Amino acid sequence: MNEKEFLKSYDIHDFDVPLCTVDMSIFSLIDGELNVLLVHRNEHPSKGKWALPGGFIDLKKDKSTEAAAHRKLKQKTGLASAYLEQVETIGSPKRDPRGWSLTVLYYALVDISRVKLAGSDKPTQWWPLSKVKKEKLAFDHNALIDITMTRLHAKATYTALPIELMPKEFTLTELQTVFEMILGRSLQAKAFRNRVLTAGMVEETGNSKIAGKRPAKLFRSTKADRDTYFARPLQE
Amino acid sequence: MNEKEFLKSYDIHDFDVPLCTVDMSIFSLIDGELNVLLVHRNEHPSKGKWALPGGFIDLKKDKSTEAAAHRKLKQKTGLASAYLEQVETIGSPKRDPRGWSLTVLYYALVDISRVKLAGSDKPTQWWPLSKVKKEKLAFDHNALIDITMTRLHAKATYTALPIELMPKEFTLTELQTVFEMILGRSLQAKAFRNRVLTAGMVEETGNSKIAGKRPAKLFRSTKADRDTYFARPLQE
DNA sequence: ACAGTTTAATGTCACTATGACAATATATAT
DNA sequence: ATATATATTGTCATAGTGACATTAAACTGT
Repeated sequence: MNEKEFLKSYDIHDFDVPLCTVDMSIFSLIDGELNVLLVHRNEHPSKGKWALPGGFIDLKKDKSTEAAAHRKLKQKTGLASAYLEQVETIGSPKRDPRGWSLTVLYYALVDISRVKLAGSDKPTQWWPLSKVKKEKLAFDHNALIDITMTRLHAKATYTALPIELMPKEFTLTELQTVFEMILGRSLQAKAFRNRVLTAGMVEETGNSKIAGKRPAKLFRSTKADRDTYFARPLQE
Repeated sequence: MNEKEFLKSYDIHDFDVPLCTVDMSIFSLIDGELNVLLVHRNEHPSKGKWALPGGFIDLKKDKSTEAAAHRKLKQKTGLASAYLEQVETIGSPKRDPRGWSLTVLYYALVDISRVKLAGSDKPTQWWPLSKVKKEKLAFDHNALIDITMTRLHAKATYTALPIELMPKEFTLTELQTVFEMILGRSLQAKAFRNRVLTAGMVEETGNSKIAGKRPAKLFRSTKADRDTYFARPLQE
């Protein structure tokens, strides 16, 4: 049998294959808190529970796994581009009652001011992370969010990635607060500012903003932030 | 329809699903060079080419994606345990002529002295990395090895992971050489030794070995190496 | 025996990003 | 003006690193 004949006789439906999905943790910053986008499930399985946006790969539309993730992101948030990164692939026979299933987990960081939630049939909603922790989500999605948070935590210790969550202009105190939220501990203002500034990850816009008393200078991302690593990770 | 009825009526064979595999880059150190394990393909597609060990997830045997990887590793090398880590999942309609396919890529670092190559029907062989680069492998496996090397390179700049490639006892000069190979540049002996020693990733065994002139002290891994990160990544 | 050679290991020093914490700047409220 | 709160900067000690010079311990050949 040559290769042509082999391919003709090959039918994937003859085999036992896993369920294969893409799921996404989409994070944004709302009122100073980290939020994640959840979708209410109208169908079995896990009907009535909240879940991460995601679903099956569309073999006709999707040119790659990442393209599938981008499609989901656009579908839910209207964003054609945003920071998006693969976290990990999780597969087991137990995570879905339909059988052996595997999900490629991605996460995205979005600037909430650019998002327009889709008015689809399924309600889509931002959930503060603190609230999500108390909710029993669909499938193993609580665990998926935990895995993503671990990654985000790691990233915040050696890159400026959380900048992706910020609006166009922001103060360094605001940025520091976001880092502190993700890292779960407070940071020294001087150390933090030196770090971000000497790495050239942000630049002054010239504008300022009055939140407290003394006005705070506004900064913007230099777009070097995605690829730039700090010279040293944060201690401890 | 309740959930039970739904699950009963659900048949994955009704849907278009991707081909789903697990592939592995298994690295070892042979005669001072980094080697990767390849398998000669006897069957279509890519018949006659060399490929990374891997294959379909066995829905009956495998309790998780990682378990599938461990099964492949054991099958080929006889090793029940070794350093094993997921790299990335790559999926696209083009990488396999049978259709949309997705592979969960893992890599393993093994101590060659513990390996016993399986005498299966398919010949399995260690390939020096330099030789692999000139060979057209099956599917997109050249690219998969490149992706893995990028990961390994990154890891070597902030962890002591390459220790996993070493035999039970090794000299620091030998270890440094491995790091230099992975990083593709030479390192300062003093800086390297301080780094590894102060981090507590290796300890003296009390023995020594004569490779060149002056005998070199032998060290062993303290097994802290997997989880321990250096205080700083290597510069540049 | 001993000088020369090669590899292993250490000493010294400058540099730099960081943490700690004190000090200063600039607004508002009264 | 004065108190106060928030933003921002100054100063200093610390620690891990790179660079490169130096010492240590074996072997070699004569």
